[in-house]
Amino acid sequence: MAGNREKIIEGARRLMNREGSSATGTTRMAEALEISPGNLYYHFKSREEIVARIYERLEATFREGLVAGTGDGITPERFADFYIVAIGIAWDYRFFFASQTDLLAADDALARRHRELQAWSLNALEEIVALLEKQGTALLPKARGEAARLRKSIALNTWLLWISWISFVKVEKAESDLVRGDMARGAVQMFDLFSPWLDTEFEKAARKILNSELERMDAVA
Amino acid sequence: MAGNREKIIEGARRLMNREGSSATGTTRMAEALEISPGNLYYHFKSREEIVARIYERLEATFREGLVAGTGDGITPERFADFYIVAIGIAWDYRFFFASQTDLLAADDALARRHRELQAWSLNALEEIVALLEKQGTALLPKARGEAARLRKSIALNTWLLWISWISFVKVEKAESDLVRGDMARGAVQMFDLFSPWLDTEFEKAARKILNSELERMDAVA
DNA sequence: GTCTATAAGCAGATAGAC
DNA sequence: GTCTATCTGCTTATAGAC
Repeated sequence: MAGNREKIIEGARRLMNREGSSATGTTRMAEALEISPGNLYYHFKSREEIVARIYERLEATFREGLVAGTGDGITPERFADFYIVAIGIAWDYRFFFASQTDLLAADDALARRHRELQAWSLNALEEIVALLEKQGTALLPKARGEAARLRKSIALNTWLLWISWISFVKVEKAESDLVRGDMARGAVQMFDLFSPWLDTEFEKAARKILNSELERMDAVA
Repeated sequence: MAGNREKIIEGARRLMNREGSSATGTTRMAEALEISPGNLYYHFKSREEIVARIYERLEATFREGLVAGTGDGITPERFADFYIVAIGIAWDYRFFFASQTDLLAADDALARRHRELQAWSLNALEEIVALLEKQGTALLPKARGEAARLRKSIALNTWLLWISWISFVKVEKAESDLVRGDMARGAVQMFDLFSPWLDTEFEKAARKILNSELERMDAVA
């Protein structure tokens, strides 16, 4: 009853992560999954649709990770978790970040969808900064308009680091294979972007949690 | 005597910028240049080679722009010029930044080459920061090891912003066409990354020059 | 629900005429 | 130096058997 649908989505994601989106045709997917190309097209009307279904998971995980559990204010644990979630997604869907432009150019609906996610995310990140200010754990310069400008800048830079980290590491490690641990520096780099404005105690606590989480992840993967 | 060689390199760059690398096959190149596919293969042994020749220009322009004219110290003019050069390249070779990973995955020699450029560039950027410190126009926190860490961080963030800006703007402007003016915000975003550590007078002067240069560029293009 | 077989199209690249 | 014509190999996707 379940059929191969789930297996295909998950297998395609894995394969594209390993070999890159453009190197992963429907034939190779079917081959790697040990099913026939025909079977693949029974479950999905096109390759595009497979990518779209994978993207939906990326999007859902990301939105959830950015929104959940900030109602009672942001603890150092919660703050560190933002970065953990972010780099987890960048790793789990690295094929997408590596081929963003081509994937979006090939599918208008996907492009619109990602455009909305980007806009939404920049807002959400700004709100997180604002929330940290409100609860006194972040202090931005109060000069006229400066705080608002800086909030936007932190949000945008965090986003840009997030989307580019995979490309950067792939260049750096051209010959050897990427491992999950390569993401850790990216998380720290994103964290560092914000840390100058954080309350010292809060910053210390959050960094400690982030570092131990990253080590834990590395040990598992 | 000159033949079509130059015309092909320049035409391929233009076409790939407009339609994206993966959408620009050798057939389409020949068509757009109004020459035959055969002629194209007389001048270049493969599509890869065309891309490699284009990349060489990107690389040369970039290295030159990052190194030239710092012997007598860095003036606000020279400092602003770094960003002008950087975004000029990001614009002129935007096809490369948009499809980096796929292009490098398809050509090992190119991947190695770009890997060296990335490493070299991070060093060069660090040196620029150090130079600004030495001449007293940048002030980084002196706490043990902090300055070195921050120099590296500024260099890396600047690089990451540079390589990701095009992807970001392409998502934002999904339906309409990109224009050169879309790059201006990227330059400012990169500049902002460094500005908190700059001497106030120097920062003001450099920002003013940067802004007027960006306006000038926009008016021309 | 899964298979085999294959169509249709486009890519990169080459041979050989002019 | 440039052309026409063409080959090979790949891709996405479909038709129809089981």
